[in-house]
Formats: sequence, C-alpha cells, structure tokens
Amino acid sequence: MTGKIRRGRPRQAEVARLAGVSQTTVSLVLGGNKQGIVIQESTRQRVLEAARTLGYVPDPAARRLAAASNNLLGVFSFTATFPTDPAHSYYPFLVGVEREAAERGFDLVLFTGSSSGGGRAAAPGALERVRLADGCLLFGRHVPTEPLRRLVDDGFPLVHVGRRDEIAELAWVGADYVAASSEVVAHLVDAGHRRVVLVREDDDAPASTDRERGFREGLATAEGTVVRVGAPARELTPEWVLRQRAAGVTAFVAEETDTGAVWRALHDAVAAAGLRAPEDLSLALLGSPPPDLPLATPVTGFDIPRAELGAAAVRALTDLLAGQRPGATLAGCAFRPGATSGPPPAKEAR
Amino acid sequence: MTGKIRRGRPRQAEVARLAGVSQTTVSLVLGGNKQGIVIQESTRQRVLEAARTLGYVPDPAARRLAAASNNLLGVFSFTATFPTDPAHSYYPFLVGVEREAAERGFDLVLFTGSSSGGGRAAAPGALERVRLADGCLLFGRHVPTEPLRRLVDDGFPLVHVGRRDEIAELAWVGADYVAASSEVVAHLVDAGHRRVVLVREDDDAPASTDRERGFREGLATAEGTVVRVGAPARELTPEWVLRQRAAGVTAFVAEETDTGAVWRALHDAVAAAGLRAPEDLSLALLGSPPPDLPLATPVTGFDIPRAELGAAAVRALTDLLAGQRPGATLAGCAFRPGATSGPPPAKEAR
DNA sequence: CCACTCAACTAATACGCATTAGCGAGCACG
DNA sequence: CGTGCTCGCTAATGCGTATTAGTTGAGTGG
Repeated sequence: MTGKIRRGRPRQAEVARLAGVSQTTVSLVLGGNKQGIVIQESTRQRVLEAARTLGYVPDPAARRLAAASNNLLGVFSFTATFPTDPAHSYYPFLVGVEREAAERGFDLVLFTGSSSGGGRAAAPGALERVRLADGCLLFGRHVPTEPLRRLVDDGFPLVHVGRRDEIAELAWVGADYVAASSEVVAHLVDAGHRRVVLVREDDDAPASTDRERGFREGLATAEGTVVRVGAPARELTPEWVLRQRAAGVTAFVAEETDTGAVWRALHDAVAAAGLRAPEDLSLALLGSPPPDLPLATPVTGFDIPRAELGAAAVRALTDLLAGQRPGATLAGCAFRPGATSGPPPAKEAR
Repeated sequence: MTGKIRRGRPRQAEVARLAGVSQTTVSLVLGGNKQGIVIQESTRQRVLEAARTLGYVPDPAARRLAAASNNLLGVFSFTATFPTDPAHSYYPFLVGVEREAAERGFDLVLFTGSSSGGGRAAAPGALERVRLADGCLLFGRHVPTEPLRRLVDDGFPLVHVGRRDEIAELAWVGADYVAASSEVVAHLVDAGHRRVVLVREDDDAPASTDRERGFREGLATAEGTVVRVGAPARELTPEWVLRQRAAGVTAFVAEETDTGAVWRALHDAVAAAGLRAPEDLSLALLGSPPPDLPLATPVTGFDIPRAELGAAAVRALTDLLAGQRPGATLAGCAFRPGATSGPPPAKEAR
C-alpha cells in the first residue's frame, strides 16, 4: 500500500545535503546559534534557500529533547477550553493570549487531555503532557495541586491565570479585585451612601476574600456589613432586602462568581420587593453580570480585563522562559459607572 | 549560565538501576510494549515499584521523537483564531474539534503565525509551520492556494473545513449549502412568493456559489434575481429595497458571510425603509445571524452544524493519518423556520 | 619558512525513549 | 550429547536537533 508515505517532513540532514553543507551548519543557520559561530553569508543564504525549497520545519520534540526550546506555549485547563456554552469559556482570555503569543513568535498548544471524552474525569497524568511545550498557561481554579507541584519543583515554566497562592513558587497573573472593589464602593460612598451591604458566597476563594477586602477599604468612614450566603436564591428574599433598608442600608453590593448566583438572587429579590435601582436603592456588582442575563440598564461595577490578563500571562511566561522571575502581575480593572447606582433616596438620607 | 537544574525528573535509566534491570526492560514495562515481549511478573513488579519510588514520568518529547509522531493536530486559519470580536471566530467549530481530538488522544496546536501583529499580512511561510503537527485542519475561505499545494504534494495530511475544490487531492468537510439554501427558498415559494432576490457578496468562494445554486434550485417556478454587492452597507439602501418591492419582489434572501455584512446591511435598509418582516416583506438568511446582533425575532434560515463539522474534520484527519482516504463529508444543515418570513402581503400578491 | 592565529566548517556526541536484534540459560527431543 | 526451541532479558541503535570539540586551509608575524 502506498498510502503510508512518511516522506513528509524534511530533516536538517536533507537540507544539508541540498545545500552541500553539514547538518551542524544547517542547525547553526536555522537554529539560534547562541554560540555566535561565524558562518559566511553566502553559505547562510544557500542553507536558507535550501530550507525554503524543501519547506523545512524543525521538529518540536527533537528540539525539546536536545534541551532547547520549541516555540510552543501550552494552554491547559481542567475544563474543556471550548465548552459548548461559550459563556463558560476562556475565550476572552484567549484573545489576548493569541495576540501576545503571535507577537512573540510562539504558537499555542491546546492540551485537550483534560477534556477527554467531554466528561469530567481528567486522565491521570494529563498535566504531564504539557512538558512538550516550553512552558504552559494554566486556567481555572480547579487545577489540582499535587501534579502541579511536581512540575513546579522540576522548574517547568508555568503561569497560572488567576490568583494562586498555595504553591509559593508558582507564578500567576490576576486582576486587582481589591482596588477595583474599593473603587466601586467608594463611588457609592461618594454618592452619599452611609450604610452599605456586601453579599458574598460562603466560600474562601482568593477572588472572594480580595473583594471583601476592597469593600472594606472603599467604605472609608461609611458603615458596611458583610453577609455570607450559602444558598443565594433562598436566603436573599424580598423581606431580607426590606429589612436591610429599614435598618438604614441604601446600597447593596454583590460579588461576582462563576455562576453569577449571588447577583441574580439579589437582583431578583430587589425586583420582587417592588424596588428599583437607582431610585429606591443603589446596586453594584463587583465584576461583570452573567452574559446570559442581558439587562436593560448597565450595572455599576467593574470589568475584568480578560484579554489583557491573557496577554499579561503570556508575557510572564516568556519572562520565565528568559530566566527572569516575573513579579506576579495584578491587572487593573476598569470601573464601570453603570446606571444602577446614584444618591440615596432623599427621604431616608441622613 | 548553569541552566536548569536537571536533577528534577528521573529517567528510565535511573529506574532501571534501582530495579536492577536494563533501561529496555523499564521501557517495556512502563511503555506500551506493543511487541508483546514477555516479562516475568516479579521483574515487572520490581520495575513498577522503583518507578513509583522515584516518581518517574516519561518525557513526552523523547517519547514522540522515538515514535515518529507527536499526537499533535494543527489548526490553521489566515485570520486570527480568536479575533477580538467573537462573532468572527471559529469558536463553534472548535467546540467539536476539541471534543473529537480529545477523544482520540490528540492535542491541538494553534498556529498563530497568520495573525501576527493582529494585522492582515501573513508572514511568508507561515503555513509551513503546520508541518510541526502530524496533520492540520484549515479554516476559512481565504487560505491561499499555492503554499497549500506544496503541503498536499508532499503528502502532508490536511483537511479543509469548508468546500475546497481547486486542489483535487485536498480533503475537506463542508456543509451542504446547496440543499439547505434550496430548502429555505422553497419555503418562501411555498408561502406564495413569486419574486425573490438573493443578495450576496461579490466574491466567488465556494460557500457563496453553493448558496446561489441552492437558491436557484429552490425557486422552482418562481422568479429569482441575484444581486452582487461589493460594499453592502453602501449599496443596500432603503431606496433600493423600495425599488425592488415596486418591481414585485416580496422576499429577500441574504447569504451569510464571515462578517455578516450583507445581512446587517439588508436588515438595516429594510428597517430604514420603514418596512417590517414578515408583515410587509419576507426576509431569510442563508445561515445564522451574527451573534452580536441579537434580534427579537428569530430569522428564517438554516443552522450550520458547526461543532459537528469540526468533529467530522478531526475524524477525516485522523483517517488520513491512519492511511485511509476519507470521503469528503457533506453535513446537512438544520432548517430554521424563524419568524421573519410568511406569505407575501395581500395587496401585492398576484 | 615555521609556528600560530583565525575563519569557517564538520565530526561526534548527548538528549530520553522505543524498538530490533540477539544472547544465554534451560529444556525437550532424537 | 548435540540440536533446536522457548523464555526472559539486554545491547545496540535510531529518532532529529543542539552543542562541544575538533579540523582544515588561509593568512600573519617574526
């Protein structure tokens, strides 16, 4: 059978033969030539010409094996990178990742191991595959610690997108939720609110605690309470809202989570109580509203610069590759004035 | 520079030393051992034990070098894979691609060469980079023929997503636009329309000509005109719409393109003319509306099974890799009744 | 004119694993 | 007691590239 023609990829040796030089010379011309070995221009040109003619492309595996690099950056997440529902995807990050990687001459390897069968269970050792690339970007909060530590200990360049503290040596880039949350709350306080409530999930993810910290910072002299809810939809009732208002609360702040459950519940409770923002009270969201819940009015809050974070992650990773220790990047979030907040209602102010 | 400290990962050789066997034996025990070489159980156990003790993990690069394939499928397009505007992206295809690739144990390489700098000009030889993978998926209508031919001639496994006829040996998978377009138009004709206009871009991509063919087939006895526009937004004016109507046209059909420009322009022109679908005229789209243009009413047209096409492309590619010739796949599109079409307005019918 | 440097390459080797060929011991058979 | 086999394992080699250690031929200086 002729079908299995493995003629495909030309090797350096073939380029060498065509150019009438040694394989070493080809490697020197086409590879990095970090040693600064001098090659005559005419020879160089002959080699380049031959390589172009044959369509030579270096083998990433061989390159990697020979202890160099292969211009490949990995992208790994433990959920599918392209889930059926785009709302849960890393698409916004990937926009920045692709742009920045292209700019720096890297191609991207999407490790699909995690999503095998479209199911949940990741194959054991799936993470190990990333070693094919020069370095790897990690997405999502659910990357298990143990296999990760292995890679980190071996000095494999890794950058986690999103804050990640339990492995000290693991580089990460994240958004500055503290500053952004603080800014949103300060905006409310400036508008005249004296009592503000933060509603958050009962969960201690860094993203949540950061927001709470920012909330407190932004309060300054105003008074704030934090309410932790386990089951938002059940606990955030219209009665609860009215009770808070009776106690003098004029502004409600919700944290953003994967599901947007807290914001949804708060929003629904307010509506069910017959109240409207910003006339009767002010509402703010520490993040962006879930994309599947298109509201007529834009919500006061902030936008996470996802594409920028993706790009920053690539930069951090290439820094690592260059042997530099990148400082953990904290990207600023853009304040979104929105239209769900304003001055507290007159009758209740002061 | 001392470089990376190599002490991290143990090699098969070290496992072998600890277990008191040869490296070959370790490879046999831990690797596939496709040859079915017999190893005594006690030896096997000793090797496994040693591997566990040292925390051995195979080096994918070395493994792939030795195995002459790297389990990498390429994804290439001449526009950015993740454009800033998700509407233009291949996301829906990628959903299927990722799923299917994962199922078959392949990782994906996204070649960013095409999008370098976010600009249009592709670096010369960008396509050559795909040789790094075992095979490659091609997206988009604008992949230039010449570099492509090179790869095909070399026997490099390639599958184009979307019909592609000018290179006979190039495998492709596509949607059956002819049948789907025909169905949509027939739906209009059945509803009573006697004069229908198709608006398409002035471009001869197979996807466009197929739609036009389907349009003609669907007309049957009704009368149809095809209008080619170069600059949709400028040429499709409200006046143009009114003129068509005066000439007896009661239904307008637009082709779907990457940008959705034609549909947008048509839609806007109709609205600007003060006309409404389906009361005053019928509108249909040979494809899906751009996702960033959320309309209240669903549009009459058809849905391209993008994820399914992506998956089919991966299957075709792995078939090629296995040495089989895959038949070109034509996936059927689902008719979408929508609510922008109906019977022609009474006063003008007949 | 000979040791000596320098430019421009090349030969040889390492990387970690898979695979192929082969080797020694034990055993059955004639 | 020699031939032939099978079992269980190992030595050797190759994959494609990067790197290190030469090698050669031309020029330089004394």
